[in-house]
Amino acid sequence: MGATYGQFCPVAKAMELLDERWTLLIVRELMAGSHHFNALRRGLPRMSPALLSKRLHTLVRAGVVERHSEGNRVTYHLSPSGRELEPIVAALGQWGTRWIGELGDVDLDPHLLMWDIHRWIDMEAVPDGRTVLLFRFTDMTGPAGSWWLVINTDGVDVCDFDPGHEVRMTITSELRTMIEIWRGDRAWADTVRAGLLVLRGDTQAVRAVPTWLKLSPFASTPRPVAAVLTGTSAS
Amino acid sequence: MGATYGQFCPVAKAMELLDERWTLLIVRELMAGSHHFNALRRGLPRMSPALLSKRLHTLVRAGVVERHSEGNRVTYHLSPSGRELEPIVAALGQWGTRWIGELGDVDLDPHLLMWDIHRWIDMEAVPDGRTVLLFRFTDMTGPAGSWWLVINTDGVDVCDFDPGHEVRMTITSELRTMIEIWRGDRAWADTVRAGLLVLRGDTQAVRAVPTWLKLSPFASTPRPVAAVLTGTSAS
DNA sequence: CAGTATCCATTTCGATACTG
DNA sequence: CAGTATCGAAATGGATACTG
Repeated sequence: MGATYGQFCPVAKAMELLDERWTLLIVRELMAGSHHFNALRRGLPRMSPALLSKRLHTLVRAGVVERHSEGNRVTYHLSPSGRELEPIVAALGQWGTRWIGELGDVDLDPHLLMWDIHRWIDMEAVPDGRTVLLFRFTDMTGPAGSWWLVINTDGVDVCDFDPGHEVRMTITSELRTMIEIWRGDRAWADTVRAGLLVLRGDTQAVRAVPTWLKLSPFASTPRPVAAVLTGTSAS
Repeated sequence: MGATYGQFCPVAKAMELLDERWTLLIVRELMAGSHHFNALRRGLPRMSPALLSKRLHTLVRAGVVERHSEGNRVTYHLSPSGRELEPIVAALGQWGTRWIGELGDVDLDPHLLMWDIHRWIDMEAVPDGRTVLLFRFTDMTGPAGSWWLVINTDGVDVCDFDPGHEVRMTITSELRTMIEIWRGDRAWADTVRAGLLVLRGDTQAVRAVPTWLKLSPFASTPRPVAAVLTGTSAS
């Protein structure tokens, strides 16, 4: 656990545990449905495995996370006390959405974006059979510029290589633009109208996209009045 | 600001700012009504002035805190975005109250306790004129063992020396016990009944104490069922 | 899959003293 | 009152490689 504050105040006692770097992001990942070590790693790619391991131990010791091993599969879940952090993490996300709008270039990780998008595809709404989407980020070179989402009835896969199936729709934009849409900083329609994002392919799919390609759970957070991006100026 | 997480997730962006050590405790102090540099220091005694200064600058730059200088008096206040952290800090305090019950010996700071108590005295309920309370912590030696609370119509003062006025009531217990009462881990009546705390003095005052000597704002947080301390066993 | 082990550059921060 | 200056010990944690 982190260093002590030398205070009996419950806020201080809570923060001794929770203000350690990465800790609440692990809770966020557990909330989002990652329960295996390597699934957590995918959602926290900049965290070294040693550090993730250490934080998980700390959280288990603190009673916030429960570790179960079934055979040689290990899973992590929030305990009752961990589940009581969910509204706090949600509130932090809403606060961040409202007040920390500017993203640095280092924040624009295409792999994380695809990983997020894939997690929230509405399987009920997607047409039956296989649906393949191709995302092209015009400002990224090499394998980071093209991503395939392969949606089957049994799940969604993310590929950074051509899986060889027919592509139903191609989504082309700068990476930042697509991230801003995902975050709810921009609306689909406005962005398309402004020419910053192009949907090409199956007309049916193009029209239906916003119904089954969901946005971030924080996207609908109301913004402070002065901070609304327009379709054209993204400053 | 803290190191970047390299994530566009608003929780991560929020935590880049907020998970830096001491940061949310400064917000807590501002919420509690400390607005001057040295008042903040009294609520954060283990923080060096250099670090407090640095954190305040960071918070001002992030737009969470506003700094005003009127003449040579400088004040700090929460901005609109900072005020939106209030429910989050409150939730963290409630979470800490419920789930982080054990206090280490380093957490038992008598000066902080007196500072907290003095802040929440209900001036409306206190009898008119001067009221002086003496707290005696049986397990503390030297000046840390005796504290006077001098309540006038114009405010409350904390002294670690005898101010020389007549004492209306003496409160005697171990420091940990008084802190547990303040935090709401124990009830006044139970603790007195168990002989762990003694109130001596003006009968009127003894009876009225709980009405004007308020407990921590988190004291009334409901505890998880299994974690209730009884009057006698404080494990 | 689920982690450990190691290494060291970097950061952090507590203590103390000092200033306009 | 409201900070700045300085310093060194300690911890943090990122990178990388490796293991059962």
